[in-house]
Amino acid sequence: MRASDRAYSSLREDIIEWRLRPGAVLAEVEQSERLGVSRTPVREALGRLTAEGLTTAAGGRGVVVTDVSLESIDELFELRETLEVRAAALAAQRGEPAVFSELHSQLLRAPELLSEEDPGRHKYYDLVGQLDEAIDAAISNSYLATAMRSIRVHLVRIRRLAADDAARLHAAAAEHAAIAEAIAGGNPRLAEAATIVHLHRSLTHVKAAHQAR
Amino acid sequence: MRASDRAYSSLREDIIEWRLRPGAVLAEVEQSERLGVSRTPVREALGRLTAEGLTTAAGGRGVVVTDVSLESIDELFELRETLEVRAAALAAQRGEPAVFSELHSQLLRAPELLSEEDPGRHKYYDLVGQLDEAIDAAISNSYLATAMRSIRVHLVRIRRLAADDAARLHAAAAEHAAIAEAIAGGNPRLAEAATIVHLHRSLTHVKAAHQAR
DNA sequence: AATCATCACTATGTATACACTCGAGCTATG
DNA sequence: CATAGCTCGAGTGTATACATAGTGATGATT
Repeated sequence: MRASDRAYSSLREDIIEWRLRPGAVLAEVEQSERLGVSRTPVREALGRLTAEGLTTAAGGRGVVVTDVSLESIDELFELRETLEVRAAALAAQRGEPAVFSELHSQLLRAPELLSEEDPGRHKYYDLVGQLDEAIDAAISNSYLATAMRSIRVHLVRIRRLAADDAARLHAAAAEHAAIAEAIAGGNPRLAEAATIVHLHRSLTHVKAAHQAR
Repeated sequence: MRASDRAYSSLREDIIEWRLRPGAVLAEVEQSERLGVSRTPVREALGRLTAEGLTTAAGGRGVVVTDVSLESIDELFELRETLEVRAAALAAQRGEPAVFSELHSQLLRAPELLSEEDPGRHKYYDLVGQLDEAIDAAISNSYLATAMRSIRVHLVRIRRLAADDAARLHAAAAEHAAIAEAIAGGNPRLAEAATIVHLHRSLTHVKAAHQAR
């Protein structure tokens, strides 16, 4: 693995996990010493992060971790809804029903995954990730997939902030199941509606958690 | 201006203007000699281009200019429609009517711009660009704006390929005028419809031109 | 004759040294 | 006392030298 990839992954993790808080200044020399690589790969990593919007160049003062404001959350979800509503509709038209049927039944059993001892809820989030991947694959549009991937990074960071409680995760699993069911049924309009409902509730939850801080 | 910015702009121009054809290999040393800078800024420029999708890393063999296939055009327009239809609706809800009213009347006079001696149609494309910027500003959503900017680069490259004829440009101006009018009138549904019509015709025209090659 | 292994070359990946720009803080002057 | 200019410094921007990996060709072997 290339040093620049390791530097990128490491910094990305640190930002997503809130170990590097918004406003934190990432100086090239400082980070290169911390990560044990030279400035060159660190520089490339910072460039990638800035392109993704996780950091912004602060002219001559290094790059700083971007802020997560209420407005930015609203804006992010506006784009997210635009893309995912369309994605759900396209998946309903083009996807393999069997794939989404299987995901649907798995999502209905999601409460089992959440009851287990698993602080990170890894199995649950893996399952949700599988739904995302299945939708990406069903659409088979690299531009659309790239656009959705680029917002998922920000969503993970916000999710960490929201500290999802069990009740919300149970409800979210049911909403995901409804989306999978609509896609499996080949019903674009229903898939759109289920996605709109899910995103609306998700946004409400996230904003409430954000304001609580 | 930084050397890496110049290298980036120069390479981007070369790709968009089809001086660098799809499949062309961009070796770092070769380009650094051609552009008169060292490998470092060239490397950064190539990284940015690859992130945008204008080039792809071809492991060990340098980066190559991405191909423009019929399928990729379809995919690009699918994302474009998703974003711009939503953008038009939001602009109709949030925009200043006066701004779009002015653009509407200017677009109706577009044929004057096209009749002049101007092989590049710069004044015409400037006007269309102003409409794009006005929509971006009206929406005031940086994520959405970024997503739309990222596809415009590819559109310009495709446009060069299409070799727009006067007839198509006259029709396109009228379609743009219709979009501006709908936004000025604060009618989201109409703005969506006008955008769908415009993008459908634009895609048909581009694909015909692409197949002619 | 075909296929596999090896070798050399080429191009990228990384480290480091140097140049330059932008800011902050201090000093001198009105 | 306030403000403008200067100096110093930290940090990025660029160049170059070195390490490394991947690829293509060439030769030998089956």
